[in-house]
Amino acid sequence: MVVKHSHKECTSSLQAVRDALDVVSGKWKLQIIISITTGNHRFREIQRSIPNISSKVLAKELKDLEEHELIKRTVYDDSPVLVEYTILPYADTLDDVIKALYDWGIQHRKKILKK
Amino acid sequence: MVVKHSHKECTSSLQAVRDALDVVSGKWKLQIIISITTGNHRFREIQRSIPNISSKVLAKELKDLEEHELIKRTVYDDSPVLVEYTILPYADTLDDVIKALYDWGIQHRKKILKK
DNA sequence: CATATTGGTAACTTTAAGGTAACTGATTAC
DNA sequence: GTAATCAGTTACCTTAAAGTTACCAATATG
Repeated sequence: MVVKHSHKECTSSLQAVRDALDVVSGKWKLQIIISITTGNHRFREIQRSIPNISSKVLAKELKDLEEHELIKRTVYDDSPVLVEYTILPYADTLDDVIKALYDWGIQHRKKILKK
Repeated sequence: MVVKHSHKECTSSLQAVRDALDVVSGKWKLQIIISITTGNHRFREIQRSIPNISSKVLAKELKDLEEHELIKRTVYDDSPVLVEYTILPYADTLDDVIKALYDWGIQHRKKILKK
C-alpha cells in the first residue's frame, strides 16, 4: 500500500490521488485525449470520432482539459471562426499514470475472469 | 500518451484503464483500504474511522472490495456474530497504480497552484 | 429495566452526471 | 431559397450514486 505509515499520513495523501483521478477518470476524458492525439483537432471532428458524445458534454470536458493544461484551444478568427484543439506536452506526463492503470486493469480482468 | 498507435488500439485499451479505475476511484474505496490496513477490522470500527460514511455505503463498498479480492470478510460464528475484514495480499498489487496517481497528483497541484 | 453495541438492511430523498432537443449567427453548398 | 456546417449554449429531463433515517435481533453494560 501507499502506506505502511500512519492513518493520518495516508489520508492526507488521498488528496493527491483524488486530484489525479479528477483528471483521468470519467467517461470521456481519455477518449477525448486519444481522439485529439490521433489527429482530430476541430470540435465537430472530435465529436464525430467519439460515439454518442453530445456537444454539451464535449464542450465541458474540453474546458476541463484546457484548465488542467492538457490541451490547448486556439481560435483563428477567420470568418467563420475556426477553433483548434491540440495536445500539450504536459499531457505526456500522464503516461505513467495511464500505463499503471492499464497494466493493472489487464491483469485484474484476467484474474477475475479465470475464476 | 499511452498511444502513438491507432485510434482503434487506444480505445480498446480504454477498457483496461476503466477496469482499474472502477476499483480505485470513487470517494470511499481507498479510504476503506487505508482504514483496514491501519488496524480497523470490524464494521463499526471502520465506520467510525471514516468521517461521514454511512452504514449503507460502507456495506456496499466492502462488498465491492471483497468481489475484487482486495479484502476478505470472515464471519466468526460466536454469539454475537463477529465479522472481520482483512486486507488480502492482492491489494498490494495496487501499489504502483496508487503511487503513479499520487506522484502525478502532487506535481499537478503544484503546477496548477503556482500559476 | 433501559440503553448501547454488534453488522448490517429497507425505504425514501437528494445530488450530480449525463443525455436530449432546440437554437444561435455567420457562411457555404445545392 | 433551403439546407448544412461551424462551435458551441440553453433549458429541460433521466438515471444512478450517494446520503438519510429508521430499524432488526442478539448481547452486554449500568
